[in-house]
Amino acid sequence: MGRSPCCEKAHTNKGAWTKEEDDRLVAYIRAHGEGCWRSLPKAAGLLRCGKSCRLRWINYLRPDLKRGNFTEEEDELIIKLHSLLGNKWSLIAGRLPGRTDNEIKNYWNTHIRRKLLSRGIDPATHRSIHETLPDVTIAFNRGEEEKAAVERKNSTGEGLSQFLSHQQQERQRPEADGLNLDLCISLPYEEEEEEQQQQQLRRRQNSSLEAVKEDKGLCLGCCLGLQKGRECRCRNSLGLSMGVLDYRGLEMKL
DNA sequence: AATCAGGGCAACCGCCCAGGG
DNA sequence: TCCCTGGGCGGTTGCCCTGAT
Repeated sequence: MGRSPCCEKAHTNKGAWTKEEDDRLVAYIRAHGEGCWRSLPKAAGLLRCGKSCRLRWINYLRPDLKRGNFTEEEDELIIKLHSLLGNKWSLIAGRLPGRTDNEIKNYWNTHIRRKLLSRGIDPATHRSIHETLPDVTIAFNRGEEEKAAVERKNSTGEGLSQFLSHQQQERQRPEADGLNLDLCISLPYEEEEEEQQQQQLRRRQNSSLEAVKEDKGLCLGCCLGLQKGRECRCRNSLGLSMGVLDYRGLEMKL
């Protein structure tokens, strides 16, 4: 028994959007605003699925979108954020004004993956592809290292990318003073086990997000400066007021 | 000039989750 | 508490363009 379709597919257009459809959608949203995507197509006179309208608006028609090539700085920021967040494209997109999750996802798959591979880095793990170390999951506890990073950020006012860079460098240096890591060494896995591990990882990531939220009353989304979006579920409507990134409890698969 | 292969990207699909009744 | 709905997300598909042969 499947889920009921989001719309009546028999009477909807598919494929590329025409100029006229774009114009209708833009005109409707300008007049009525976003929201209620299911009823929007009918109200706007479009033979499209509501989800299709939403996607078209978010990924292509929104006026605040930045078109054009990614800069080198954006590349590096995407790589750093991906190393911390994994395939959380919407979270990554939240740190890149004018870029969409879909755009970043495509850009990652077509450009950055290749770029990392050419540098000898595995894009999935952000480790050297020549390393033959076992699969290691590292959980970062509240340690002096974290406090130091936070203090450094406060005192120097360094931006996110520098801060993340510091964090990453610190974590890639196991001998760093005061580093407090929980290490879980995975056994060699079969395909089924791999799936179970993935599920466990997803659960841990979710609970880590909850941990952050409970700890500070802020969600990870807000910690990253994202008030809008799915990951922002915190109680604090002034999410940006917290000037410190807090990755405590955030796990990272290296 | 025609054909083929590969890359880039817009769009779709299926699933998940929060919120409301 | 359960069920349904809407919104959102990540993964995948397929079309189009470009360069090579």
